[in-house]
Amino acid sequence: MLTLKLIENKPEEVVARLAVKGFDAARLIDEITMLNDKRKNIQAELDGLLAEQNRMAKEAGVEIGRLKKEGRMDEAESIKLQTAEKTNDLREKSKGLESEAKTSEQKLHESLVLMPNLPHESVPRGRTAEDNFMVRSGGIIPPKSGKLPHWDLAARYDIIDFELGNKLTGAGFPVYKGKGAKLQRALVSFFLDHNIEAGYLEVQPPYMVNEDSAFGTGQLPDKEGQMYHATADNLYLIPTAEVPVTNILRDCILQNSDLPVKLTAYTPCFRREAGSYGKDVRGLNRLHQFDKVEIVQVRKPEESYQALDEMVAHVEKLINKLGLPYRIMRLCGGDMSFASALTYDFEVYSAAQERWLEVSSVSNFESFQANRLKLRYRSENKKTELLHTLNGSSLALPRILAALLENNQTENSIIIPETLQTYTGFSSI
RNA sequence: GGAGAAAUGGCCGAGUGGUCGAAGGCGCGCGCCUGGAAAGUGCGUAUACUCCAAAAGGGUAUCAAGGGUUCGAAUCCCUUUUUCUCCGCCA
Repeated sequence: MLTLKLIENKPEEVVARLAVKGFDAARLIDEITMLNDKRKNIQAELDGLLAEQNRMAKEAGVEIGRLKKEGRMDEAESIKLQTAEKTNDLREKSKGLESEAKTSEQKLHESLVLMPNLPHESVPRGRTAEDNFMVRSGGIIPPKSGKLPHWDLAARYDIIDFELGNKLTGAGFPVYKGKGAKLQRALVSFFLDHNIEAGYLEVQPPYMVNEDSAFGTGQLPDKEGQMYHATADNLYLIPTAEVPVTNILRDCILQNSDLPVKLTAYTPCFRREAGSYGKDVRGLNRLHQFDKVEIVQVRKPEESYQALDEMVAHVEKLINKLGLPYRIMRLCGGDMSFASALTYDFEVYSAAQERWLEVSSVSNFESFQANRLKLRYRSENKKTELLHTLNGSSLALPRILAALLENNQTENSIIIPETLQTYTGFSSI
């Protein structure tokens, strides 16, 4: 959520920057300005009325107290009646205004949450993934010849059972078996350990969150259909660890000494992915439940882009250690998420499918999430200021697993990267 | 799930109808004292919205959340949430 201050003080800049995302903000800004003026007027009038009531009650109170002390009960009663009569009108009026103020505030909020985050100035213009800018690439793309796709390998070595998942739950809920299961566990530990080493604090958050949390990170109201919803208790299965982990900081005012906040968490992620079918979602490419290790940072505004670079370098190191061919893309305006100011996507090359698979997305949200979360810190001049939030996957498992299986296959086995072997306890499948 | 008790500022804790944004303490900040530190001592120390060009200052709201009673609510009533104790169930 953008701050009202920004929208009202620099409307031209907001319009210009959002054009990069292909979003026409002009009308929405007018609406927001109008709604906010209305809200202010109502609030000012209401405050005046309430002030008047408070004043009268205070005056009457002093008088009533004095009379009672002197035992002049009748006179006290009559002042009560008089005041009641005088304030009756005011009370009626302020009740009405109060509900008006509430609706106008709600409307303002509804419009405000429609406004996407401003893209950073380095974000390239563009509409689709075609327009993303490749920052750099690394690793060696193996030859395609004789490579089987991971779903065939999974069946051949009996390490991932998609059919069994269908029986238990449905499509998109595979069962990992034997070395497949161990490999999953190894990857989670490998990622977590490296994150901890880089200064992140490991947390184990709940896998279900309440409405407030889903609102806090912006899953609600717009992405309601993406989440599994347990209606009996009104809880949502998390689509990413970002939701519970970032909400840890909701409604917090941090001190200088609390910063920077660096958290990492492993969680399963649950996504309904309604409406996506076909070959792009085959095998591990798109699942309803998958494992991911997430990193989250909370930084002072002036440090956040440096932190973003650190995070990108960190994720790159992990992929390098696994020996996977990769490329880093700076997303164009049209391909970026609603809340992001700057996003780098990591893609690894999948040899048998001959395509790039997105395995991580590292973003700086600047104060966009913090504003909604009310996440602030006390700056040098003692004022509270919004912090910047960043997050990234380090990493999402299924596509890493797919790439590992496909790229490292030999005729009769799959080679486990050396760095992982201490975690798996075996060197090949 | 049943019965009972409770929820107050960063923390502890007082406050059962009035001048209470809230005593006192701890913590924290700034000073004084000291050669320096501790102790002592003085002052300050919530958030959001809003008025004012800004500062100073003012207004409104907030004592778990939402409603109600009252001239007036942290205090009384109702609903919800959470916590604790006992019982039941249970990995």
